[in-house]
Amino acid sequence: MVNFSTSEENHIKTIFHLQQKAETVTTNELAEGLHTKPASVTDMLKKLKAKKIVHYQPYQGFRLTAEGEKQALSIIRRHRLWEYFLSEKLNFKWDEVHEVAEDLEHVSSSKLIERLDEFLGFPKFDPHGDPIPDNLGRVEISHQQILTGTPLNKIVAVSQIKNQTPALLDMLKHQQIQIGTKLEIKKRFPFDNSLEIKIRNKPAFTMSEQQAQNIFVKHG
Amino acid sequence: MVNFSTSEENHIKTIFHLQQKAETVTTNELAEGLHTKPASVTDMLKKLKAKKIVHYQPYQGFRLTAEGEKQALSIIRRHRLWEYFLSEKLNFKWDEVHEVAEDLEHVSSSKLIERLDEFLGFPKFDPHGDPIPDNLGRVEISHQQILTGTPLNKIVAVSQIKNQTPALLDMLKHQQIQIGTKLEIKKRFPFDNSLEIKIRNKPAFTMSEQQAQNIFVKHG
DNA sequence: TATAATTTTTAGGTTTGTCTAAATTTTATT
DNA sequence: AATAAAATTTAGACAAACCTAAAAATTATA
Repeated sequence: MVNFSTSEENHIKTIFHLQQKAETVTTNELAEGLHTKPASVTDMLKKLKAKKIVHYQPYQGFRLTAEGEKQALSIIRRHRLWEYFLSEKLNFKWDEVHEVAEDLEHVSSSKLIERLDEFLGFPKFDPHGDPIPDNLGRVEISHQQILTGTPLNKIVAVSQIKNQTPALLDMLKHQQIQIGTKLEIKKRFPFDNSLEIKIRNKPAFTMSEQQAQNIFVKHG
Repeated sequence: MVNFSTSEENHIKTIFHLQQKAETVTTNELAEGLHTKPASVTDMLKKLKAKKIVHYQPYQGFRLTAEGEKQALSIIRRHRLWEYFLSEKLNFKWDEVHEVAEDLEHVSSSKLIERLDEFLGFPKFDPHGDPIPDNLGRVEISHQQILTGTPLNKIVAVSQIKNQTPALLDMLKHQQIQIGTKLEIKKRFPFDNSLEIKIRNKPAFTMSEQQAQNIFVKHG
């Protein structure tokens, strides 16, 4: 069981996220994702290749190896467990958790993480609705999704309201939205990412991106 | 509000602990306390002096400045809050908390620490009985002390049992020790640091160091 | 398909934090 | 008080993780 530096872990984690989008990850993409320079990325890739964490041929892009993915899932597990802790136990708002979790995720005591998981009741999803890998790296598939990412004209049911502030709950009440309410997105306005929402038998209305980010929905 | 590296924080914290014992701290002492070399300590002291964290004249030893002490108390606060969390919430044994807290203490979000403090109910002492500084660095004086550090022939009352495992509780029951029990140490055996304990009207018996480390007492 | 533009790598440098070995200063001892 | 011993600092190196600028490779375009 090798140990990785904070910088190595950040590279591994970011490669993992980027390779969800495309077959291979490029040096520039990773540099941008880490707010660092391409030359620095190349340096690190050589090291990660030597440690058999990435498949990498110069100029050809790269991917995590099986071992690399395992490490990535472990880092993501820590990150999301801490996010859950900050949100559920320390009452952080859902948009405040990420930054602190970026630091906490690098504390790598496995005993700490297993105990924390137990203390939190083995949560399966973090405050953003993202799945928390279990200690073997397995991920539960959520039929839940943030409303902002839902396709047009698909009828979905509200499954969870994140960040239950009085202000948001008041607004939802006024819009007659609650857990189980079926709705669909009729249009997206790219200017401010607001959404036109339609609930059956009611007139359509516009919802801000900020609000939609706090609503989770399930597909039929 | 300057930010310190993990290494700087470890130096500051260790100087703080060492200067409780003596007027000034020496290079060798600090090197030993940090498991590092004297030459490395000299390097770091130059940096800390430039940052006005220590009073330091070459060859003359050193001490924290007022600002240095403030920083030290902040680091110790974080360390002990995490120890309390690990012990009380994650059920770590009291001798397992220190190592993990060594890492967690360097996550320096002040919001995190204030929320954690609140979540834990503003504890005043960590699992070892050491005081937790408040967010202004103030420390509550404990009349409580670990039994191992209690002087000979002084009658004290048991105030707290740390690490309440069934095994320890069973042993205490057999010895007829509970919260409030008055006892005194009659003799120390340097061979294994065991103690001869006397409770009024009962025959003296021997207690292992391991057990005595789990018993806190208050002076009359 | 040359050539231009872009991407990526290499070369060489910086900072932080560590080290060993040698020099210096302080302290202890004869 | 002179010298030996111990403590401390300096000098010079090294590894990690970054950077800039230049070179090389790849990709896009005229």
